[in-house]
Amino acid sequence: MEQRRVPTISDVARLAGVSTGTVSRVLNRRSGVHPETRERVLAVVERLGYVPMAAARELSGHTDKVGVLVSPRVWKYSPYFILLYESLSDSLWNENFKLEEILLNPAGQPMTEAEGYIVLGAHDHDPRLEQIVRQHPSTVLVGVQPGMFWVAPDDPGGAYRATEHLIKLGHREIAHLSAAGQVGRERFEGYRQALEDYQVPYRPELVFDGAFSTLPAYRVVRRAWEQGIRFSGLFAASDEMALGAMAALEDLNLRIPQDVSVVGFDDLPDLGRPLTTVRQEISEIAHTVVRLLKEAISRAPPRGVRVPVQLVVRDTTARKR
Amino acid sequence: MEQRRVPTISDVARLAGVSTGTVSRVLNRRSGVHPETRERVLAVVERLGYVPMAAARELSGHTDKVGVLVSPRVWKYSPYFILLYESLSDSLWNENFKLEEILLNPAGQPMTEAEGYIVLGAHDHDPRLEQIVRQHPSTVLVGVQPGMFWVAPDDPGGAYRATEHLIKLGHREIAHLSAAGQVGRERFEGYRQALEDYQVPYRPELVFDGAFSTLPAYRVVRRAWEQGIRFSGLFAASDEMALGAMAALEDLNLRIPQDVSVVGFDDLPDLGRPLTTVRQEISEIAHTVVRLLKEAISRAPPRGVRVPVQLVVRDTTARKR
DNA sequence: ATAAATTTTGTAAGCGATTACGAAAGTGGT
DNA sequence: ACCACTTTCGTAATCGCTTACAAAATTTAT
Repeated sequence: MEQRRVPTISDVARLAGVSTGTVSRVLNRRSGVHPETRERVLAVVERLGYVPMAAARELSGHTDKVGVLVSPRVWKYSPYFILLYESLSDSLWNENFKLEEILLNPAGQPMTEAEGYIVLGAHDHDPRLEQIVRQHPSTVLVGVQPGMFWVAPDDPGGAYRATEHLIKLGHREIAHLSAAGQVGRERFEGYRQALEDYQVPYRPELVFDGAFSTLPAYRVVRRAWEQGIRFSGLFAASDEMALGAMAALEDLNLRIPQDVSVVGFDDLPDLGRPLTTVRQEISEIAHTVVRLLKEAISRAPPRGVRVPVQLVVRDTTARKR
Repeated sequence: MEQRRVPTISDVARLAGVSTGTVSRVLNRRSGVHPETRERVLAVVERLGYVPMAAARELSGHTDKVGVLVSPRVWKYSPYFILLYESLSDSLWNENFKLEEILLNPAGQPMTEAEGYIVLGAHDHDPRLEQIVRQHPSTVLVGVQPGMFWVAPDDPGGAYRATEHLIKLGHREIAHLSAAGQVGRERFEGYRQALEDYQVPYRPELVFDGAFSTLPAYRVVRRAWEQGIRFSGLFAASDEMALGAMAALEDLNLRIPQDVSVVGFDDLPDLGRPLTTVRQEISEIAHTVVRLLKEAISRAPPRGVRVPVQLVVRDTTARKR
């Protein structure tokens, strides 16, 4: 097991025939380096596979850490956040940031200084979270949060298009699986708006609380149906709830999409069934977050961005018969 | 917003009237420091709230990072891992380790060097995981893994006692919610063994696969009952499955514990119901992991430890009527 | 061609810890 | 007292990188 020495900045400097200062300037994209030298240095960097040592950089007053704050509860809410986290990890890496995860657990490690922060699941009103946000202007939240930097999918728009899709397939009794919180509310609004625009009567008894998870969705749907509540289309505000609903319908000997059409939201992978759903381009959300983070670090005025969303029609919706 | 300078090792040295070398020796628990000086230094450290800067330590060739490897899938399997992770975070911190989380995602950040590694959800046969384990002798797995350092709860014992509890309450038709994998198998074995020891006949049709999650547990239990399969006791190999099962029984108009007694496993907090269950002392598991990690780092021969587990009787079990 | 202004590069001083080395202080035996 | 050990502690080099400053090279103006 040979142990080759990891190349340092001086190795690069020596091989490129320049000083360490110059190499550093190239690496940090500072101005005042002759294009030719820059090329030469980058070539050596490439050849050696040189990666600057984070500890040394930090010690000499250069941070590129960004903290990702996430409350433990958010993790278990949905696979969605896990995917987002992974995607964020990649995007940050591409932009030469180093991700540092920070769980908002009670007695955890104290916060290390970072250049910026990203907060997942901003709807949580964790006091620690609020404090961090107050102290650090360069913070980007995922979720709508006026007056700050935030990024959110186009929840109302997606919900609107999901509902519209069902309406255009001829459905008029369209149930909705909703849930508490910001996101749930916005998706509900999209649903409501679509009904209104297409003059389909809104019926409150067709809106259920599925708590963003499978079992509650299953139970509420099954119970409703058993109580005689009928619908030929169902728009669930998350894929997981759609999964629960479909299980319920299946257990009621209903066929999807022949008897009931189902639309989800998120487009999670590995769902085990080609679900018609509203696709969130998670990588684009992550990318946008990082873009805003850079703005935030450079002290630009805060703004929010809605990331577009897209209806993906698959096998769980059909024209009403 | 005043910005006080963070104290450095020289501040401590100056105030304690010693040299930086001595402070460093105290902090790293090296021998050759007079007890009195040690006290004096520690007092100053306390007073200033001094925390050594990780980057500087690392630069001067001292790592105390330990990587916690966890595949994203593990996270969503169960809140159990989230709790374990948090507890691990605390234990490591107490032992002056710095936790560095590493998600085993496809294109993630390359592994930074760490002193040791902890692997959560060892039953996963992730190739990347195996490679890491091979390269790093100082790795502790959570889960049984002969030939290595591992820590696991006493799954068979806990399952045994859970089943025994039901038997002693007079139940003889005891269903079991199991699941695939190492853990599921061990808990099943405990169940089986208890039946055998107490001469309660084992009936395969009373063993269901609940996939360690609520909805599958709900469906399999409900369907079984509707098909006429009867039992007065149920031992679920996880609290989450117990939750699903109880929801099913409730929807079948059965009362717990009057009609069916239910025992879970894990003792998760905030379950919304005082469930009789097998309590895993998660903090003790975490603590044990860190202890073994230190052994591993000092190149001791690998060994495994079973952490004891304890039956907690609450409101979901009662004597058979 | 020369001076001045500008661009590019090198030099070296930190950043905050660790640790090898040797000096100082303490111990004990004679 | 004096010498030989030990124990305890201070000094200073070192880790890899950034950056202020100065020096060198190049361009522009006269």
